[in-house]
Amino acid sequence: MARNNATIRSIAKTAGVSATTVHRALSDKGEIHPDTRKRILRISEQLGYYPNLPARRLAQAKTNLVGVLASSISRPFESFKVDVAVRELFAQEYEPLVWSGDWTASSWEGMVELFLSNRVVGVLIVTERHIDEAALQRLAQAEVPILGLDAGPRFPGVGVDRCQCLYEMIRRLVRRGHRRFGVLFFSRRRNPLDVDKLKGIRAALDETAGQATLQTMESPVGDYRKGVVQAAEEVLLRGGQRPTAFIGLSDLDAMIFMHRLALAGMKVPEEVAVIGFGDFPESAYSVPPLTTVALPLQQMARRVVDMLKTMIESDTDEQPAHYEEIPGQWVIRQSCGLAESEPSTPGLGTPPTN
Amino acid sequence: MARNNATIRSIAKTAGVSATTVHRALSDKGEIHPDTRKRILRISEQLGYYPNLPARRLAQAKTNLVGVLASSISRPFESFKVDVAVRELFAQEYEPLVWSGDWTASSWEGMVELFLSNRVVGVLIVTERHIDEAALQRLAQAEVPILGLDAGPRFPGVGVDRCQCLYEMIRRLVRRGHRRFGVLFFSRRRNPLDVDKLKGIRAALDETAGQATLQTMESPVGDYRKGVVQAAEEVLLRGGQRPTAFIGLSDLDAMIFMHRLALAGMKVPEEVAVIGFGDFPESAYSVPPLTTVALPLQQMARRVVDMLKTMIESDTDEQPAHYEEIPGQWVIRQSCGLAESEPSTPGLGTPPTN
DNA sequence: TGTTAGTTCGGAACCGCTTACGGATACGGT
DNA sequence: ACCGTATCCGTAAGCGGTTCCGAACTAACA
Repeated sequence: MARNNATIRSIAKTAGVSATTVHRALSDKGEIHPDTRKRILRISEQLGYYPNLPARRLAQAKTNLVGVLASSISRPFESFKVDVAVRELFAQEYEPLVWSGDWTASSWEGMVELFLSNRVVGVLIVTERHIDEAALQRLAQAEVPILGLDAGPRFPGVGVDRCQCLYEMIRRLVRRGHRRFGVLFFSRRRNPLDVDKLKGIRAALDETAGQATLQTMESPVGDYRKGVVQAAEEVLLRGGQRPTAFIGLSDLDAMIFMHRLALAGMKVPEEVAVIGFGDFPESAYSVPPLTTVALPLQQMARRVVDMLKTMIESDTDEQPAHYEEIPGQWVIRQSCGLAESEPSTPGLGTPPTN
Repeated sequence: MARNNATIRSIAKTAGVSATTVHRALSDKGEIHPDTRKRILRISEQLGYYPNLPARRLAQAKTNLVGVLASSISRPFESFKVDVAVRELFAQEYEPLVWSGDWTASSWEGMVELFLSNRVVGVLIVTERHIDEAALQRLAQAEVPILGLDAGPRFPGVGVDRCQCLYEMIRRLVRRGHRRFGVLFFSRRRNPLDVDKLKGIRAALDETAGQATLQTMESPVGDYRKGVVQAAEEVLLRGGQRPTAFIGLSDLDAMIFMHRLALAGMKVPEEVAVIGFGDFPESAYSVPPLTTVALPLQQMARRVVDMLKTMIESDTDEQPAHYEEIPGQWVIRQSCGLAESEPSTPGLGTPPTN
């Protein structure tokens, strides 16, 4: 068990200086002679020194840890948000502490404990799912700033204007001649962000004075994917009264829906137009390629971490940050039957190569 | 900046005992009177005490931190492995420290620094990608145990016997009458795990005494998904000599391939059979549903964390753990043209519901 | 009554790093 | 010679837990 034995004191000893001087050399700030600095750096290199972060965090009042609150790392879209958030935090000299909750009641306390015990200086919420009030309360009374990355208006931070996005697209589809729209609400997933989308849809439909209608379907099935399939079948059975345009609340909805339509031999977009939300990497390669909304996640992450930084650094952090909405961008592909637009660069950060 | 001020000493003061006693009460071990213990616990509850983990880690020789080395959290399959690994680590009282590398050369040092500075007691590799030798060297000489979760024979740990998996399936397809097979190698991704699969394929084909052949395609394209599409097109152009069975090295390969075939109006599995690997959640809902291999990730994670625990706890950790292989299980769905099997429960841990 | 063992608790040092403060030296100006 | 200033560096005291050692007290035994 040799492990890493090099400490600033062991460096100090071999360099013939004090621990303080070593600290000055390593931390770069403070007055120190350039020559001694160089010499100390060389020695610490030779000794394979890595600073003891626990010790540093203890000595300094504040850590550089930021809690990242996700529902599950492996959720199709959320994993991107986690990825982007983590990279941005690293880029800004913060260290992410990601919590991949399993959303059982008992685990909320675990989340609070993890964050507070590690003395995080802030929390970034990257999920739109509901978060336990008591847990939030506990974080708040520890005076930890809480920001949301596309987590809805419930938290300060940044999000995409879903209402506007859907409003625009439904208007275009109405102009194109669509009169019957369909959308699937997954019962367990009725969250504010989806409600925002619904608002946009209804706003566009209201302008038609009742000519265009919306059929909402609810899925009682526990398995999300099965629910989408079931909803698709329900739509198919409606025959002549079936919607001519299906609105997926996420790309995954839309793709599963399209697959079920394909099994039934229905043509997209000729018989049913389909749109999604989120611009997953796969969406450009679905059959047919999916029309969807790209979120500038990179930019959003930078903005929200900036906000977090100012909240952390300002001692008088009593002025809460606001919730900002930025526009999403439609990527028009074949699934919606509209004229295609230029393929925009995806906003999902660095696209994974596998 | 009130933050969390409660320390064991502040608890000790209000309880009228020493810090040592508070520690004994909170850590549960050590001799302490049940009554004082209860009283201290009640007080610490009232004061909203959360232990200062940095301080604890400093005081104790060892931390409970385990580095999780992933290529990117948001990669379709790897995110599951990260998720499963993280949950298992938590379950075993470890605290995961996940590194989502961007695979640029400069970041390797960042990974080593993160892990070593935080004084991790072990590292779990959950990616099959290549890892910088110098970085591994540095971890090794710090005597940090390194284990792989489905990361190939390069590291001790557990993995799935890909060779055997592919061998079995190709044999079945040959018996079914297939003679021309196709597989896509993505140039940048030539890793040991894929080579293992190739071995299994070749072993099965060798038994046909040259009757069955394999066409390997390489994709020069930078974007992974585009590469698959391009390979699919290449296959289609071969006309009569085209493969009758396509082997996807991952489910994503297979699905993108199938989508491209669908665009060209080709029938799966009638004209081309397709198989994948990994059993992504989406794979059951592709068109047609995909035949693939399910990995018992949950079980694998438990095993590998167990191995890690024994390595950490044994002071004489000089006996290295071995690389163990366990069998994967084929989930036969429509895409391969074989008789379907019972849908098995997916091995991907808790499937995400969105 | 003296000895022993067991139970319950406190004192003090320490983990590795940070920081406030002061000392030492050199140099300039008066 | 005196003082002020700037530069470079060391001393010592913490941060909040943990751990070793021993003290005080009780109970049981010879």
